[in-house]
Amino acid sequence: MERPYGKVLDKLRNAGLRPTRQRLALARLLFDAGDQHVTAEHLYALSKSADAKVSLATVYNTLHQFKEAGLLREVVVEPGRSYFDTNIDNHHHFYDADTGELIDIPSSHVTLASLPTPPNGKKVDRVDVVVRLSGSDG
Amino acid sequence: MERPYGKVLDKLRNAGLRPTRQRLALARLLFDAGDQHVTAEHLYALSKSADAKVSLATVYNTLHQFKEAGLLREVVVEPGRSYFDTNIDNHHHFYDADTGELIDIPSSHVTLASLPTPPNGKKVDRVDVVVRLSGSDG
DNA sequence: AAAGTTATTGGAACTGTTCTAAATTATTTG
DNA sequence: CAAATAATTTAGAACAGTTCCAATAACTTT
Repeated sequence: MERPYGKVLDKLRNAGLRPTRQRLALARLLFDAGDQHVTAEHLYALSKSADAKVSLATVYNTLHQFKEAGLLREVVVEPGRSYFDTNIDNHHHFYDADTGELIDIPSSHVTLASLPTPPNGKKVDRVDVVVRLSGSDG
Repeated sequence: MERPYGKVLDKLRNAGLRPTRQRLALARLLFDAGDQHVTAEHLYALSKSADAKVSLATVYNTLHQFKEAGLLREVVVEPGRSYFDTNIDNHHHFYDADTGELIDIPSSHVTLASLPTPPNGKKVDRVDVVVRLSGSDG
């Protein structure tokens, strides 16, 4: 690869985020590996394996900045842990509580009709469908 | 009211839970007030207001036991906080992140067709739909 | 009412996350 | 391109919500 940072560099620039060493490293880990769901601790571990010197605080900061910038989506399926999803298209999730694994469901695979109208002065921001799985025996 | 504990007493008995003072008090707070969504801290505060001497640890234990027994449903919409829902019918939720408020949506108001088949040896345990709200301006 | 079992409790411990203030790095300006 | 300015990073402390623990108390059975 000629410009290993090219793609993510543009991503950061477009998002108005300074392309610092840490952000570039994290962005590469996040976006150069196909759709994935990571927790902060997981990404922190990934960055260690990749010898990118990034502190845990920066991992948290960066995840939130990326989320603010629309580069990531936060998925909450379990108390006490947040997943960040590099797939920002409109879609849904299988969640396997046994393994903690999240699996994307393309939005086209879920037909959702006739939502009720939201209360008073509120508008619908997003609809999250989580299909919870269990072992076929349990 | 002649037998103020009658209803919840049966509930606990049917669930195979000993009707202790604490469980009765919490059950009354939970089930004698219509459908509601409470956090552990919220229920703890409620029990204080009601002069029921119940420790925070017991509130947590009890919420989980009630959930295990199928008397409550846990709803996760926000990292770091669990809601417990006294409505155990199949239904969904509006979630207003600004206020932290959860509002039930009867399952009949959400038409959900054509779910994808779950992976390998897994079966669908439950489908949760969360409609996230924001102020009509934002 | 004694024995056996189950529940409750305060407080310590733990997990995931956020905060803070100092040090570093990127950008802008002269 | 060096100095000034602004934004970012960092280690570690602090925090919130929750779970764990071992001692005490309360139920249930005999």
